[in-house]
Amino acid sequence: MAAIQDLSTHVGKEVELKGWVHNKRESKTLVFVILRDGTGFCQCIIDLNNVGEENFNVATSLGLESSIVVRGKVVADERQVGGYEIHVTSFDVIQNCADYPIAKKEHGVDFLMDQRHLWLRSKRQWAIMRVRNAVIYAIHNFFQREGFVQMDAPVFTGNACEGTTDLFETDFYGQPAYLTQSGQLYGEAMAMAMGKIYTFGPTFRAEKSKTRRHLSEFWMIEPEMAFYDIFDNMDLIEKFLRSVVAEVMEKCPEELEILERDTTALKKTAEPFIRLTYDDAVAIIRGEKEVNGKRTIDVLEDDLAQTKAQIAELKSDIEQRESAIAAGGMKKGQVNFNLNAIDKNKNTIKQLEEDERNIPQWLDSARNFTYGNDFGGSDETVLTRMFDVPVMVYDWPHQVKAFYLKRNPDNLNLARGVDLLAPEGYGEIVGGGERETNEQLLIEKIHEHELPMEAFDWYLDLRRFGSVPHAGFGLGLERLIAWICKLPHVRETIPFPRMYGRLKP
RNA sequence: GCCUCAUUAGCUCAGUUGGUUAGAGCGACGGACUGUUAAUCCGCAGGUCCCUGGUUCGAGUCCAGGAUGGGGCGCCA
Repeated sequence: MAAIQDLSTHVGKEVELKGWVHNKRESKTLVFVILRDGTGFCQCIIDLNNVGEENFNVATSLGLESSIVVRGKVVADERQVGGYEIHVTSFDVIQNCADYPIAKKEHGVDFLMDQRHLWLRSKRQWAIMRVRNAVIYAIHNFFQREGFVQMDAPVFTGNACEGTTDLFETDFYGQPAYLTQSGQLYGEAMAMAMGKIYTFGPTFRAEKSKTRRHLSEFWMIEPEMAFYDIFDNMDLIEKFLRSVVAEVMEKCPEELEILERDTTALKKTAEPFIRLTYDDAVAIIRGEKEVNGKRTIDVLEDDLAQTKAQIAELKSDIEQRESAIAAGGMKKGQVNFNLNAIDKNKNTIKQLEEDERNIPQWLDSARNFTYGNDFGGSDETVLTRMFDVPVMVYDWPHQVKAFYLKRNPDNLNLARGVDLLAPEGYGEIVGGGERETNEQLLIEKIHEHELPMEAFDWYLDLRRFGSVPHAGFGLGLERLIAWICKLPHVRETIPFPRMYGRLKP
């Protein structure tokens, strides 16, 4: 049995492939089956003259996603996806199935999410899952190469480590326990034992967020390093992200092509990232400070004008097609083609109209940004819109950041947190910082956040016994994948997303 | 929790100021076609217009409430 991804080593030879009928077309004496076996896609040609009438009729009857075994000769053909096709000499049907729910056309998101267990078989989803795998592998590669020790933080925790977010409550032998929202505090403990560690595990947030970048269950990678300060931390974030993106580009060119990902922005990660203090970032967001001669407000107003122009253009395109169809004399195929184009344009218009509604709000919120606030999603979009490489913002007002972040010794109003914002509107994919080592300040902060002190006694021990400067960060796996693949929503980056309103399948 | 947009055939969508028996394409099914890659042709089947109530001679269309979903805000990775 051969794998589709290895066909190049079998050209001219007879192979056996086992897989599923991904697509099928037929003519009088030929059936074209696009077979997928999990490693790739390959066209198999079943010729009436080679397999006989009885078998040929079976081939004709195959429904989409039927499982089959085919045997035949590998022929190189540049026209084909993957570059090879199989001239079938014989085949067996494992199961011939009918009425596969996902048709060969565009579907809506809701329908596809209901069919997620089947949707994973389609080409785009296949490509995304392969990228996900490559990202995960690249992350491990990087940290293992750099001498980090992987650790698993507990999923059940007795307390909220940041206090502010909603947690999923469970019953742990009669006492309330929460699903973890971060393994970081445990990571700090482990870093004091191992030097450099990273966690890689699921994380849960019960935020009722209905946005393109939120999941209730997602995977987070949290390195923690002893003897690192905020600047060492930023150096590591930059090196880490650069390495992961480069490795994924190297390993998944085919997948990124299926996703029609323009890799320009990914290649840009080879260049130095932008580092801004919160103060500078705020000045840019408000439009008080220019970047390359431009203010955010100009850029956004341009975007808005462009969006409006695009909508107008699409609308006139629809009108033209509609009147062309109404005029008559068009072949049925042409009519279909135009109707499809109209549908597609209408969908694009819907999305653009959302932007049209949102951009003025963003503009407004950017203009009126109050110093001292945390960035909202729109502020991130506005800021990153100004650059084409990732942006790291550090030294935040300590009130808006987590209790465990170290204060800037030169300005106690600032905490040494750092957020990394991905380009192309993807916003925050990394959040981290240097940790507070001053026990007294930590205790004050725990009170300030109204967290239960007794839950943190072990954490405070870390400051009592061999306390050292240390830092770390958390990376949202799904957000990183969404950006690398340039997907509109994180829900496509995880096999079975758990989000507000979605527990099935 | 708030704002906003949507819900019509298996799927994607039309449906005019409220007016007879609600349409198209795709898919499915039946047939035609020697190489296709969602663009060939003929035929056929397919509907609780999200739910409840209201206005009206008459509601897919208007109003109110609700449900579900998309997106945004808040919050975050």
